[in-house]
Amino acid sequence: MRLITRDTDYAIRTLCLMADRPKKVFSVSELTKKLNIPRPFLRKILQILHKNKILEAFKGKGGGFLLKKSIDKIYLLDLMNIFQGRFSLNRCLFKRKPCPRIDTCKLRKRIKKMERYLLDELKKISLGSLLN
Amino acid sequence: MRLITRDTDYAIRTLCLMADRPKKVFSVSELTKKLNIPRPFLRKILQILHKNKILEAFKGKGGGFLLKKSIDKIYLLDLMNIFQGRFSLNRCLFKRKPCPRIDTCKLRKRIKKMERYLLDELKKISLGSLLN
DNA sequence: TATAAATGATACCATATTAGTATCATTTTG
DNA sequence: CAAAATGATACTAATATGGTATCATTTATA
Repeated sequence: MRLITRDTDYAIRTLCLMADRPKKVFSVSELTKKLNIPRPFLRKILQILHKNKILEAFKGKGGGFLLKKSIDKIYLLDLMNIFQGRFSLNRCLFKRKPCPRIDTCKLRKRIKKMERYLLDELKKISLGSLLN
Repeated sequence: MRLITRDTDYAIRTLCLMADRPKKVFSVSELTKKLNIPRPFLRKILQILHKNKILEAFKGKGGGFLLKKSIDKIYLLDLMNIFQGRFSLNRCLFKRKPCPRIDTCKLRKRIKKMERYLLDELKKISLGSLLN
């Protein structure tokens, strides 16, 4: 099972790198070189981060992306929500009819409990806290 | 994110139903009717449960499957391991080179911690405990 | 002993998700 | 006006999941 998908992972790395020089405008070209992430994929990711107000974007020659939000206020869960959709451990498995014999609620409750734990943990993890 | 896939889910339901009459030999035909699971898919699942010694199988006319293991000794994690592979939250994301700036271990450690929690919880959930 | 009803084994197909590409439009600087 | 950047968006590829199909083998029983 994958907690974090590739795009989320790339986003983390990129933001951490940008946090190194918080006032600098980075072009995709520069980032793709430093991070070794396929250029058009990274571009898409950056555009999404821009739409979600984590980055500022500057068009035109000499343009690029600038960290808008403090890295200490960006949480892993935010990025997961952006790239992976709202976090949940069920994802429609129990929208279908439950097994006639199982007290579905029992399994569901237990899964919900785990979900709550994970959410709490994920909320706590800021990107800032991942840096040295 | 999906903690439990369809085949695991079907296996749970099937085993719970079979636990109702622990000495009875169930044919695929009967189970598929009662559970509303696509017949060939259920068949595959039952064969896998047989290979994993959770069910006994009887070939030939009048044959079918019999619960071999006590439902109280079958754990959710067992089924997940059988149908979904060894449980892990990483799944090779960190086999690739880590981001130069992130202290990967920090993120990894946190994920490992969550993984351990989930494993502990999943180990505790026996199918028996899901029944009324 | 032939037949029907069952599982064993295994290869195949369909769908959904994830990962990544391509392209054209627009903006900005020089 | 040209070059270098992002915006928007549609497309393709790879992988994982969900499900089928088929032929071989076994067994009960008429």
